[in-house]
Amino acid sequence: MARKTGSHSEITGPRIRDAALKLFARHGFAAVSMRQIAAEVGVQAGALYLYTPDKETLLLDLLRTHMDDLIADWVSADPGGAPVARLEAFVRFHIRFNLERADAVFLSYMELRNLGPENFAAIETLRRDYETRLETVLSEGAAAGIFALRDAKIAAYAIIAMLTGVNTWYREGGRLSRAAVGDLYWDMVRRSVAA
Amino acid sequence: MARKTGSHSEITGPRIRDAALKLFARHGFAAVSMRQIAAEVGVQAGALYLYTPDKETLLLDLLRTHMDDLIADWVSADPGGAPVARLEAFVRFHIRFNLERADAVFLSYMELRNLGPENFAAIETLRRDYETRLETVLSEGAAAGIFALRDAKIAAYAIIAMLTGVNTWYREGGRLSRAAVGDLYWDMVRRSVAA
DNA sequence: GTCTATAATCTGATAGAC
DNA sequence: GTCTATCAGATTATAGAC
Repeated sequence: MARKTGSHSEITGPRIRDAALKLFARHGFAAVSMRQIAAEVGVQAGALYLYTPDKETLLLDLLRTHMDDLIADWVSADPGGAPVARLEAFVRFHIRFNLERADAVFLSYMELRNLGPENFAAIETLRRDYETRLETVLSEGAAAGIFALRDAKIAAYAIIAMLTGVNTWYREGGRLSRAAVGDLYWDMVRRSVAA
Repeated sequence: MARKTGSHSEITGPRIRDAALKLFARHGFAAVSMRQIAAEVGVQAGALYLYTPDKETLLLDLLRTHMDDLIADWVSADPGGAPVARLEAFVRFHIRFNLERADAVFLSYMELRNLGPENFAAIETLRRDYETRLETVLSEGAAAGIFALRDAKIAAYAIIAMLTGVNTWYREGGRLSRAAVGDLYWDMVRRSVAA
């Protein structure tokens, strides 16, 4: 049966989220109007409210989806087994995942402040979950005498910050391939925690 | 001679910059109105334009002052001499300076996008200057066989990102003192580049 | 499902009184 | 140096036609 003209609910929703992600990352949440998002999608501003109750919820959906994907993808990528192998997998996974979703990563660090307290807390819980997964790998390696750490929690923070920093300078087609970047960072991380 | 009532040019200017820094960091540049800044200072919105030609220039002044101070303070703190001592001094300096100016650090990473192209380029030049100073210490240590590095530029990016990350989790009065944080990070940095 | 029109409010910036 | 008043336009969100 022919679809009613102008009815595109299954594709307009994702297109709104894509446009909002791109514009929020580029200009900042507060600087982007609902009209700009609508124009990017090709609908009128009023139509957006069929897909989100308000602007903040649109941001929350983007952030929650990103954090859920991050954790789910790491759970899939985690090889388990020896702590050294798991740590190397984490380093390469984190760099790759964050480069592939640079806009969402930027939003997750910069626009949390535009969430209400309870939404903020929900995203923070997901971030803590991810950090704790790395911390656990480090702690297990330290307990096995493979890593020498003075503080597994701080080491996890330090490693994640270092890896996420790749997003601030890496440019596709530049001097280094993604694989070369992974090699360089794994070398530094490995030595920083090696026993 | 008695000052004319309501005339406070030497103190209102700094108070405007203080208020703008705090509000921009808390809510984002675009989300803060000139009226909010004025209210925080205790003047009317129109009075702000005696101190800044427009909102973007107010942001630019905050960012440029921050970067100028960062570089000048590191030049003062740099002990010179042995690369290991200089690197340790850099680690402790960067953590201390950034914790003392958390709002300005956050602004410098998040609100560059609200600057016009030429102002953006001016701030980026200052940031590159700071990064290059660390890179030079690393390169000299590598040339002397004291550090083992595969890429001094990437190592500088990695170290700066790791150290700046302290701002995202450190809370005054928490489990660790600032000195203890400096010790932990210096231990990790030292091992990540040691020959 | 999308559109147009609208409500109520806020925006950056300026002019002119004091 | 600060205030009040104001301009011209943008803002989020909703109501109701189609």
